[in-house]
Amino acid sequence: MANKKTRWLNTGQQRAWRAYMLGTTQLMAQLDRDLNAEHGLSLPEYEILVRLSEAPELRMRMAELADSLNHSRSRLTHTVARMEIAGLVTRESCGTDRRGVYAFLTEAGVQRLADAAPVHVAGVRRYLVDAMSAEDLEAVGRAFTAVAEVLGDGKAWPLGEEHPRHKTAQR
Amino acid sequence: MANKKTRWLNTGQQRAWRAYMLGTTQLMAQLDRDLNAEHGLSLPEYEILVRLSEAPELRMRMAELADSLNHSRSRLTHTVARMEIAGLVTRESCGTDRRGVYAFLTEAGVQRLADAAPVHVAGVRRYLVDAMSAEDLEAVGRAFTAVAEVLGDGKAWPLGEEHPRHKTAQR
DNA sequence: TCAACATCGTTGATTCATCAACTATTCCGA
DNA sequence: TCGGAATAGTTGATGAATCAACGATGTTGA
Repeated sequence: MANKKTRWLNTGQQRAWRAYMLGTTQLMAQLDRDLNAEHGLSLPEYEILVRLSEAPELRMRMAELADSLNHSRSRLTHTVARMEIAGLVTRESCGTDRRGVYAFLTEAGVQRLADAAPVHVAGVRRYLVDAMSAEDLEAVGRAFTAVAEVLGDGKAWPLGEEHPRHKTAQR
Repeated sequence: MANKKTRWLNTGQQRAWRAYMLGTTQLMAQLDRDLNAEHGLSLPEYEILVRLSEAPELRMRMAELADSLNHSRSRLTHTVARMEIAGLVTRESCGTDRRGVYAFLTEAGVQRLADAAPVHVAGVRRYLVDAMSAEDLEAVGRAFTAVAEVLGDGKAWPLGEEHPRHKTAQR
């Protein structure tokens, strides 16, 4: 534990960070509420439908899907199980790798997504896109691309450690 | 239900939105993991400690605290209850309004915050502030200030409705 | 070929968040 | 000053996310 002196945030940085934190919390909560109220979908469920709908043959391997959403595999298993009961997806084991499982989008899933998408997009527009200048939106895109890159698959190691070599933990 | 045609996002908007979504998910998860691993605090708990530490007399009314975090009152009650057991805060009923309750930061709470803050700040720096240009960080601040304003403290109305008229803020 | 190891996905227990219902107090208007 | 409405906070039930452990299959290298 090297005793480095902490470099605190300056006022501007602090304000930016807090605004982001607060705005994000509100935004996600609102998008989730809209979707729930009007279509009985949570935001994560909606995201799953979107990913599947964009995949070739409307299907994806569980792990791939989990990674693309940044969800743990366990979480995805649980969520997909619920969605399967709701009839939005089905699972089918994968021929070429017998450990593997495909999640498929069902007809009902396609339909539900089609119904929900306009609501979701309208929200994203109203709360985010239309709330700021085009330049700021671009900057947000750049900014979080950078964040994702720092954290991203670049496997961030825990802050304290010296280096990840045989990290047991998750990615 | 007026049958408005949906205005989809264009490619750039779409990319910005997704980058933001993904980056945010990763960022929050990582900050939470760091805090948990090194100090046994969740991000929401940490935020509570911060708010209290900045309040006059290290205390705040439950509702005020809940609002400042954008948490439901119920959620705050539960969280504070756990933190009270952990010895980080105490509750004491308020003299002037007998419905009211103050949450106090304890000595142990102050200490825990002091221990955890450097880790948290280092994370915010490394993953966010230092990952992007100063201009983009500013833009992010502006952007989410705007988002928070649109959604504002005054309960955003459900998407379907025509207009609360006092739209901008019923603050 | 076989043993070690890695990956895929699931499971059940636990923890945390959400929701609806509730008590107690205060506020407000007739 | 009374009664209804609004506000403060809590509670318990339910649902979702996390965590550790696991079985099963695939991969690698001695």
